[in-house]
Amino acid sequence: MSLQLTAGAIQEIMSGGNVDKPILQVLGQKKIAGGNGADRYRLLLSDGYHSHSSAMLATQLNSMIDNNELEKFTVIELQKYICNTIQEGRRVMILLEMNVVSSGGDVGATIGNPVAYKPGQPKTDIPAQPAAQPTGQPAATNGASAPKISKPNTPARGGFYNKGPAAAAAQQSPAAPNTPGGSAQRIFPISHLTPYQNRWCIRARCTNKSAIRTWSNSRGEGKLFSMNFRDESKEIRATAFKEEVDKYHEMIEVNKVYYIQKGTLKTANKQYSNVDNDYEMTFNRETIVTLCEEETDLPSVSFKFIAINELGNNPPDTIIDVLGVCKSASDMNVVIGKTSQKEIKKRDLDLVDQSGVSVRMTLWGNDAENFDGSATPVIAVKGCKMSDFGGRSLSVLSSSQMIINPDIEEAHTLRGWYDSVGSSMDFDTYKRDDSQSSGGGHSANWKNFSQVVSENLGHGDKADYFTSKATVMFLKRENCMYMACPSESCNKKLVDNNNGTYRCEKCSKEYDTYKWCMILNARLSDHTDQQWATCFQESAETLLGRPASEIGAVKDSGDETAFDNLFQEATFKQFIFKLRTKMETYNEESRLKTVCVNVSPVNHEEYSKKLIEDIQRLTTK
DNA sequence: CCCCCCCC
Repeated sequence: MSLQLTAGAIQEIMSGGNVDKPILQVLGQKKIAGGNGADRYRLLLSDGYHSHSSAMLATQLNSMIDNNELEKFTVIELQKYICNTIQEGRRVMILLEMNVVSSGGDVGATIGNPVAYKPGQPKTDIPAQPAAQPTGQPAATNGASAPKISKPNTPARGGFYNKGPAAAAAQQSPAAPNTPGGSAQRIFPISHLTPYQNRWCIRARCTNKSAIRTWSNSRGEGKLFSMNFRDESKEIRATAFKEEVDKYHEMIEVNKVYYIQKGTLKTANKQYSNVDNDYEMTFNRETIVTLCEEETDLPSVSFKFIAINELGNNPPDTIIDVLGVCKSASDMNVVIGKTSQKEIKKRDLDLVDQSGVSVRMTLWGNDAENFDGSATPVIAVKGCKMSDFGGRSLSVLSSSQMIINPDIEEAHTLRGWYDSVGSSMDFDTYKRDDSQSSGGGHSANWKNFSQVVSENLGHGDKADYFTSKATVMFLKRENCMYMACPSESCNKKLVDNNNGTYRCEKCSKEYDTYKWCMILNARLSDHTDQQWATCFQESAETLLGRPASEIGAVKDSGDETAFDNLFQEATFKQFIFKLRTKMETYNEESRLKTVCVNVSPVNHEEYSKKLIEDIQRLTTK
């Protein structure tokens, strides 16, 4: 039998291209002192035309060295590899999976006349290499069998490698003309991923994987699951839909490390996760995920625990991490969903920590069914939803990761505290926040302007009302006044007949007088953010400190300086604003519209009382 | 392309 090396493969790979399953010859190996006890091997490879010494054997293939499978002259078929660019554009191949085509002893000689490949050298046209004749036992052993005979003696890793980077990318390269060469890319830190380029390969640990969930809405239906991946630089959330669910849900396991290429990146919606990344990834049909079996120092699951007494200082309807002892758990019970009318299993846990506060956390479905709280376990939840029901309460989502008795330092500390002290303590509980929800619609619902944004006020079905203390920064005086119908309750804008009379379309009447009305846009500011608000008549009059008629009279006088001064004098004053905010859509364009419902001067005594209450609430919880 | 996570 004859052995044909993939001539030109080394040049192609080293210049950033991709070659699917090249046949190469091992011409040498060198052991490199490994950092953490793991030996690393560097192979001298040849394609018969070029040789290349910067090929690192993935450590999971070290057994091939130990078993003398990669002796000099061995011919291999390289199934999976990646190509990392290190400084000054130098590329290093990492050999992830290979088959021995013919053993070194069987081949017994260098095939072709390989010369050392020099990076950056101009590409040469490489003639097909003449086949070499193995010098070992000729037909007897090799002749009858297919070239890919010898299976490396490595741990089973079957399904994970069914479509590694090289193979998959090779199939794609014709369809991806903008990414010539496909997969031979260096490892990117997750922090460098952006939607603006697609040629990257990350190596990251899966730190969370959700269950499969189905959806059905007006835009269609399907199934999906989401994952988190983490490397030294950052974490990123990734979602797989439909076919990619079938492809990856079983394959991807929490805590394992993967090479990932060619995901779609888009801006993350922070509302739905607490992963610290502006982007998130969607797996598409070109995405390539390959298990990395090498030892890595990649960080594993990390939490940003919020102490239970601090939950109240964080905005509701956000995703957070929490750690607590399950002091008690209800039996599982079944409720009927309001909209779905389906039975839903739920179980409420009482979670406590060293802060001396307890909070209710609800488990749903299988989580509720399978939970056993009899041993008062420590529970860590990454990505649970916090709402303001009952002050604060938590809900474990299907995308949350709940770990019972996690092996992390905080959990051990908490366990020790609970067993010695906590188990006999009384805990404070969150209570319905009266400033937000009691009373007949005159409740304050104090928010600062950054909370208006972070809590997504105005994005729900109903308008949100909130109260803020703020300073008037700017009043837009252009078009802030209009001539309105003089009748008592009608504020309709009049049509000027230009003959000294005015018509009200609403009252179907002509008038020879009008009254001035105001719609005044104001830019407000507090210590956290700015907020535009529309102020109608009474609010505008309060801000400007005079009746609209008086302002209109100045306008009528034609004294523009005097008119400007009225607005100038009104800026930089503080008021208590009651505001209403709602997303409104005109011509398919949505924008948040915030209207001033009421303005009042700051009553400093009352406002101080509120501040004192805030402080007390913060310090006693 | 989801982003619902239900109940009190």
